[in-house]
Amino acid sequence: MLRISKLTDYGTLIMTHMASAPERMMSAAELADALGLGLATVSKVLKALGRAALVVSQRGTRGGYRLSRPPAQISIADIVDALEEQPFGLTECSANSGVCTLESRCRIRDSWLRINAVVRNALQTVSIAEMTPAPLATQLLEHIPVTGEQGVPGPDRLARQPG
Amino acid sequence: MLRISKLTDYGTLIMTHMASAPERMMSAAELADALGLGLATVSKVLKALGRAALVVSQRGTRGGYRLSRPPAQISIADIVDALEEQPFGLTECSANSGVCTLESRCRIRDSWLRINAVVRNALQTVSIAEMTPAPLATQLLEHIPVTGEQGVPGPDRLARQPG
DNA sequence: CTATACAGTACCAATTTAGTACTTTTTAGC
DNA sequence: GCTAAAAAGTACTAAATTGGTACTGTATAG
Repeated sequence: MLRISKLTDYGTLIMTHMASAPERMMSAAELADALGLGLATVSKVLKALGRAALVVSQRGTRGGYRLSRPPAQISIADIVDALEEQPFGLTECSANSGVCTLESRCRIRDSWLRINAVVRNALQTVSIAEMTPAPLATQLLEHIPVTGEQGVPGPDRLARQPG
Repeated sequence: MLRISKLTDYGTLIMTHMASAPERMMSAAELADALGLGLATVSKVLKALGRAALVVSQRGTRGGYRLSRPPAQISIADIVDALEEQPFGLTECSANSGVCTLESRCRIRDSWLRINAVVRNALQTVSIAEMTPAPLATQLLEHIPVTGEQGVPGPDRLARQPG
């Protein structure tokens, strides 16, 4: 599908949300509530983010999670690496050498490696600081100028049952 | 997984193989044999490539498939578009507006649109001509045995974009 | 007329992904 | 210490997607 998985998508949501208050410690339950996601799902994502050292955890009462470093130093590539299958690669052959039985006959592997590098670089240049929710004024301004913008959602857009 | 599907991968294999002799018409069976893939699978991929007008088909005896235009004018993005789910997008929200119920609250969609554009651009700048396997000598040698072949390939098929 | 080869459809098996439940461990605060 | 909060860990099920194949129909060259 050339899609990131939903869990990775949740990861970016969670991380950008945390980036809006980088010093604060937030519990999984708080994040789940704020983002409209299931607690178990959020926990799963946070655990993986913790393993990748993108967040630090604090157990026990008043515990939770906190970003391990400034939002500007955390890229989308970091989140993808934490939550998607490793190693990075758009094709099996470009990710893992030796798996593909065509390998010896296949001469396009180098090109895939090149493409991967470009894609990865794209993900690496965007930090969650850049993605973090803008201040209110900016948000409003961003919305106004789009004339003829279609699909301004109706009242049902807020309806959400997590899970 | 941030992977292209296997069928898309096969698509690039098939297209680059066909690009090595752009004028020739090749049957699905011939391609399957050359690439070590199942005939039914190759047929499925070729059908999709045909729907996207990347190859043209000829039915009946001595029929087969042929590239619809010079290899230098067919990009990886074209193949991805033909074989992956449409529209292009790394996340559901960035591909289809109105699907995500978080949309109104989600402020990171713009960033994803930006990332998508960069990734797509990366795929668009690589043509199958650039990925095509063999050096000139090999290509010519592969051509000689086929007697009565119509259409002498011009030098333009070797055109490479500066990487 | 017949063999070849694409076109289309439908289907099944395998894999992957998403989500949930439950148990254990840690820790702050009383 | 006791208790409650919250992460860590494990296991499992259900759903969706993907990959591959079979079968029938249609066009065409010789």
